Amino acid sequence: MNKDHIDELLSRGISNIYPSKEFVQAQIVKGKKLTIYLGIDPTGPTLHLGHAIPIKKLSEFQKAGHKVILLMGDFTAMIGDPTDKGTARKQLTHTEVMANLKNYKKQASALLNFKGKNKAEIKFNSKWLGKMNFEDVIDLASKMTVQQMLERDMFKKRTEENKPIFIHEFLYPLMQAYDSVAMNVDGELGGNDQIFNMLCGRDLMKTLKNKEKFVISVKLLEDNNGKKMGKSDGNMAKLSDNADLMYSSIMSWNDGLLVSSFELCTNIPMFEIEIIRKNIETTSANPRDIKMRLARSIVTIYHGEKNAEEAEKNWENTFSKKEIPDNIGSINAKVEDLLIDLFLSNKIVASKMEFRRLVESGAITNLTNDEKILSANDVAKNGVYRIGKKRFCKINIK
RNA sequence: GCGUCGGUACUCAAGUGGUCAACGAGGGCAGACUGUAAAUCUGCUAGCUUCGGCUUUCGGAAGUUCGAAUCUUCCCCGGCGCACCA
Repeated sequence: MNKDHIDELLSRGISNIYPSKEFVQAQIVKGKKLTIYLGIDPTGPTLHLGHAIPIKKLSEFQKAGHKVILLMGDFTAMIGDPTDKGTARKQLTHTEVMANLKNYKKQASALLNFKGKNKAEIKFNSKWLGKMNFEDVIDLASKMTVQQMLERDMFKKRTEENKPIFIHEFLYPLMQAYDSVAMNVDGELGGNDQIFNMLCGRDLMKTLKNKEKFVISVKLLEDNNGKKMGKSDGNMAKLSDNADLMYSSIMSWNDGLLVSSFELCTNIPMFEIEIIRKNIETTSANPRDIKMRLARSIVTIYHGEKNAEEAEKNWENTFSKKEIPDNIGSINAKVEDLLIDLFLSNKIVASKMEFRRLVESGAITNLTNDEKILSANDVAKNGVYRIGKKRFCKINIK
């Protein structure tokens, strides 16, 4: 592994390395095979591109020959990470958690290699956390002070706002810290929102095993103003999305995210990204075209070159040229069926009220005969309907 | 345990007997403008409706009242203060 390669591994998309970049670098240079893990709490059924960023970094370590572990936080997810949470998170049952992580491996396999030599290993932290008795917990709890916990921003904030902080929330970082000890890893990888939790693990490793666990935090997607892109922004593409959907989600990202998403989500070399950045800043090049390249390279990672190319074509046809997309869902209907009923039963709208509102705002059009739907009681006709900008459906009358 | 303040829609948050399906902000949806961006402007954002209304919703249950998110009682949950600290 040459020096530039190592440098890219330890700098691209990285926000911080503890104790230092040099510390990790020295071990790699010595040729040591490192064991590194990334933990994910299965709090929802799908992984999205935000999760993919640290997973991608983990895969880079795998490709460089290091041993990587994807840790499923099936135990910790039941407690709930208080990071970024204004209130205590609802606790999940183990059944819910297991259902959530069912597809994680499949979704992550576009990035990580789960087969062959040096395959990525999946572990579950319930295996050790679930076995601890109260004495073990007390022992663990004695390693950290209440003040250290209260230093955390969101606990401070909650204290100021007179909102509850439950004791079990204090235990969360300790549990995550214990993961490191149980797996005896050399290092941990995670988003930069996880730094506190990861550093707890570093401290615990030092205390219990006298081992310098390193911590690598990766940057999160954020725009020029430093605003983080989260699930709440709605267009965070899921890894389970098909190529078309993923492509169009990425196209609706804010321009401000462009440079950082090239760095974090694609394999395009850094020197090229630097050129792209200069292009954006200095020329009048249409950022749309740059964004198309972004979308294309990301979709290629998850769906392959061919599907990405097709998704790009579909996107151009549908949104740039305003043509009717050719791969839209169709609904079979009878002659007298009302549009409102068909849309409701096919879950295109959530309620009849939503349909009425859409009609009132002129959002529903029959593209085949170019007629806007003006009444909520219109009978369905053969043809393709567009609902708003993104929703399409085809109706076949039998 | 005592006192006191609080629990409101997806989130935050106003409302302290009728004008409340509930101000405002964020998010979301839609329209205009565009590059399906962003920003901006506008409308919508519980459900059903023959468009007259009707039904469900302000922690839970019961009650007072012609009428309750708003008042009373009990219960559940939380913040703060005091007490307790074997």
